[in-house]
Amino acid sequence: MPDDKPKITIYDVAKRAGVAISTVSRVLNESPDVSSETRQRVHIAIDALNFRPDRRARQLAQQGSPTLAIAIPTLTTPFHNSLLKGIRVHLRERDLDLLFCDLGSKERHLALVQFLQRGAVSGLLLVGLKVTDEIAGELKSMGASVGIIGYRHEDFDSYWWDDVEGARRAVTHLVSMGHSRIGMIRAAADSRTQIRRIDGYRAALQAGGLSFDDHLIASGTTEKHAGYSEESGYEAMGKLLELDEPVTAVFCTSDAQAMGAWLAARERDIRVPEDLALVGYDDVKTSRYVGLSSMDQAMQAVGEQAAVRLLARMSGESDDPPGSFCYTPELRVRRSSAYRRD
Amino acid sequence: MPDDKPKITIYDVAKRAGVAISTVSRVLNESPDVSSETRQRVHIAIDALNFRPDRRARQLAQQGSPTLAIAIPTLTTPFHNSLLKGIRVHLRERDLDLLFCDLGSKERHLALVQFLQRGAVSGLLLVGLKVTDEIAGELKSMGASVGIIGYRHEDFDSYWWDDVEGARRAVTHLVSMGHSRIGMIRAAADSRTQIRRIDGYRAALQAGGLSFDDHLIASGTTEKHAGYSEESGYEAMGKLLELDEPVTAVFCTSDAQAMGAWLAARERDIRVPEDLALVGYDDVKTSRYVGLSSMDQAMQAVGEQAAVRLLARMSGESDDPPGSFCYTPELRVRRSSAYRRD
DNA sequence: CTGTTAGCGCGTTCAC
DNA sequence: GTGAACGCGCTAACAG
Repeated sequence: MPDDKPKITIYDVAKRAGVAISTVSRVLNESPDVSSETRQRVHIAIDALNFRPDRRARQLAQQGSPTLAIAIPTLTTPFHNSLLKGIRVHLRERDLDLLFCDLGSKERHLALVQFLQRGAVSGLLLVGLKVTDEIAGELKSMGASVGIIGYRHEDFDSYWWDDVEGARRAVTHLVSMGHSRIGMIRAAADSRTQIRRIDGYRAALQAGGLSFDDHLIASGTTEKHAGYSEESGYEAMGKLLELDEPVTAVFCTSDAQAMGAWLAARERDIRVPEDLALVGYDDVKTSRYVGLSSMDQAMQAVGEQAAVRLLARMSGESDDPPGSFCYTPELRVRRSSAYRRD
Repeated sequence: MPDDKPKITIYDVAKRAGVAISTVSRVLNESPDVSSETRQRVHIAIDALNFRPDRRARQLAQQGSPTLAIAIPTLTTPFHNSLLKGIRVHLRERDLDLLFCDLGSKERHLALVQFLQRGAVSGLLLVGLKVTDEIAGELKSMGASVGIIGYRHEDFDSYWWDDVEGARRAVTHLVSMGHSRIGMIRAAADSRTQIRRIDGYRAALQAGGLSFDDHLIASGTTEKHAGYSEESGYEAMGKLLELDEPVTAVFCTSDAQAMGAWLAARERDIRVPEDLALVGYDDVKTSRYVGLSSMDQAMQAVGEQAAVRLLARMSGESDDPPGSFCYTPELRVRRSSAYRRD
């Protein structure tokens, strides 16, 4: 089934057009040093033979291999969609290829190393991976330009979020509303992100003169979306509402959790936001609760920025020292009816 | 910043290990025809020089290029995540690369052709793209194996969903519950999928002796997620509830729409499912309504199956005639409390 | 077992 | 303006 087609090359085109391969090459690369007449002939031959230059041979020949790779863990959050979207825009303009590096859910470091060992990529976008010294070394040893998303590292361009500050802003808002029993719904896993959000939560409480209480932090048990799912929020909220002294406000570490929490509250005839203040994270969908600004949009912007910078480095246009770009989630308070625009 | 590092090749390794390049190549390809002693030396040299074989040169030399590409439109539905997840599993096992082909939101056909023109990919997974004769021709003209997801085509392996039947099952259920005013929430765009779901809706109504009424079909105006968003469902439900004779049951073409519809109903103090029966599509999250089985899970399964078949074709292991694989959404009725497992 | 050599498909100096 | 020859980094027959 495969390889029954005698791959056509520039030689075939050259022969058919009655020129040399170099001429064909020039036409392909839009060199001005070709008479428009010959150019015509070549184009005709190309169309007739349905010739397509081989991307690999091409990249091999022209030293600067414009191959960009993106490494993403299997843990697929919805944000990756937006991220990809942002990146792809700039790739299309430059006829660049995007190679996918699959970091499994476990043993990601190993997977990455294996991928890198498989050969030259001139640019790499690392998403949501802790960059250990080992990884950093490997990264530098290959000649590629690197961009890191969702983690901070001195030696590479990195794009990250100030989760401490984001959480602090959210909880501070709840404090300023006069709440004194402020709970938090977290994901079960102890990710850096998670810990930082807890730090922000704690900081805001203390700044407001409230004491930090472990019992007010709850999480669900489902592993879907790494604990950031609606189900998880629902389950966690149930726990917070069964406390002797129930919470009156809750900071959730994802928008989906907030949705689940809202459901759990409604099932108990607790009204949101009248009886219960809810703050979501990542996205602001409705007026059901106060939310932190859309990470979704932010991700797309990050993708674009990262792509642009990486491309500049790859092409040698830029030689800036590694930059650190931080996005701090903004607090957005909605009081209008559901889905109404600002 | 780039190219200050004199790319090390097998020649360097060979020299350092005191062997010929072919020997290095053999070690790289795990050929048994190498004495373990030389193998050692080569490995040491490789490590010392931190040598990485160039994937492109490699692919160029070995005729069969193990490069798989996936073409996905920018229109990012959440399902693509699951799809990718399913595909990636099998790629990792075989050390295969996944190339991204970015089909913009518009002019996708052109984008695809341009991508294919850029050179050899031995396998292509086409997602959510209408395969015109032009495309089909282009696809065949290149030697690659092809898999089509979300569209049906005679000449290629295709994986699709029976949306007519899915919708029919959903609405039939509502009919059997005794409802006579059954509305439908659709996406605004006239996609094939959308039309089929409407067909199923209509078929079920007629089979139940109910008349089809245009006014009972509503959609939102937001373009987010191509009209399948929560916002869209919310907006559409508002319209259905403002009818002179409001609906008592609604079939939604996405789970998110159903969620939005549910919110709209609750805002008007209409209880679900007591006063209003709601059927979602694609995913079954909660007991808020009856739902059709998870497309999310299905997508992952489809991804796996498509990958396996494609890989078999690529490697020449399989030469089956093109297959057509259909997934029919199942109706799942949930009566238990939110998030309880079956 | 290991070294030599000829390509893979294309870009790129050079002479013509 | 155009053509021949060499090289990119590696694999795959061949010899030895």
